[in-house]
Amino acid sequence: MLEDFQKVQAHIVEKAQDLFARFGFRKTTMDEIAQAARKGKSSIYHYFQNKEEIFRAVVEKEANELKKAISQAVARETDPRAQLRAYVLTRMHALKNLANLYSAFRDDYIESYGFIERLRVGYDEFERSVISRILQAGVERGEFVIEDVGLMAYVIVVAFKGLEYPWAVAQDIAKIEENIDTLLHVLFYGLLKR
Amino acid sequence: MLEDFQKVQAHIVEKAQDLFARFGFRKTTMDEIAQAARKGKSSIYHYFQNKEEIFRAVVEKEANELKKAISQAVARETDPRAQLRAYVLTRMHALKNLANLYSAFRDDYIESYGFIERLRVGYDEFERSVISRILQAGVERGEFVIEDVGLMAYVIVVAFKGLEYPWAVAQDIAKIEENIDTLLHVLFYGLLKR
DNA sequence: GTTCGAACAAAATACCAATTTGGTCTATTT
DNA sequence: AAATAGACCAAATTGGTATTTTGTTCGAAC
Repeated sequence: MLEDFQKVQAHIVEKAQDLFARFGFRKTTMDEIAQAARKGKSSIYHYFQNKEEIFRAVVEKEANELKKAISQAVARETDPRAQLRAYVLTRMHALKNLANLYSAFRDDYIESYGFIERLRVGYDEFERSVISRILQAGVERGEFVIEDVGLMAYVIVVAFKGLEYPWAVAQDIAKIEENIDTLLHVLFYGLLKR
Repeated sequence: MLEDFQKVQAHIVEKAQDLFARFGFRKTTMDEIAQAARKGKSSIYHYFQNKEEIFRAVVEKEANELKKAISQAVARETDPRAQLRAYVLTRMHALKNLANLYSAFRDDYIESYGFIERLRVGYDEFERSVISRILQAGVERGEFVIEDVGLMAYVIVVAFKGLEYPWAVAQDIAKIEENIDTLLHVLFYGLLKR
């Protein structure tokens, strides 16, 4: 029964997700994954081709969860400014809980897996399209003034992505949100007197 | 003669700077430094206490060069907007030529040296004070509207610092400057219609 | 279709001898 | 006195080897 096959796969992915998050990709052994999933080690190979494919499934799962969280948070707002804020905050909060995705995008060793680059490119495109849509909506509502929406979206994505690491290690959530709001304020209003 | 002592020190630092930049701190040996400086290895210890102190001198030299370059570029402008632009561009160009400072701030191994953290803290303060002064001047000229100059300076420094790495590996200078100008534009004017 | 256990090659780890490196010290030279 | 050279040393690194672990395969069993 095909459904059962996918259920077992999902179960293995779930267990592997915890282990990878805790020990990292390299330090987690197939034996540990098998035991956590209550299977024999070689049974795992019935469901996944190799260790890398399991990691791929885990990372794709997390990427989809992040995309979903962002899409839902943005859809919950109608004002483009509130949408931008929702994007930044949701992204920041969610990434803290998606350890494997975060490490996949930062770890030089894991980066050597070809699918990570493809995943990253796809994910970057997703973010740019989210921001582009928000910016475009702002322009159409006559609220934003932007010459090149695509370029602006790219720059904003890069700028916020660049802040991930300082925020990832920071402990003070209130301080981070204060920084975010300061940055969003200058993003909306600029420095120049109106 | 004290002046000669410092001249030899400076000469050693100069040679070490090239070697460290080329081979990295760990891979560069004291023998190589001595040979490049045309001294015996043990003579080097007459001028510097150990390898770390040489590296410290190299990194401090580079930090001072960067500070000088930024200060001069900013002083060459009077308009706060032009000053901000000068800061960003100068910083970006200069860092590419200061390999040791760049690696000192990024390399986990080197980071374990206590003086690097002190140097970084001192350098961060320098940058924040440069930006604060520029912002404050803009406020006093009635051009900028900022509630908390210190906080804004902090956020701007962090935001631009976060973009270092993508720019450090990028090849296309024109593209980078386009991104910088787009970001500066939104920094000055904001997204909202005026 | 699913699982298990044995087997295997590659990778990782542990161990050890040899070499290199950073640093010290004394005697010599300038 | 300042600067240098060379011998020396402990710690670190390197390279080689033996051992163990790991990811994977395969055929048999359920």
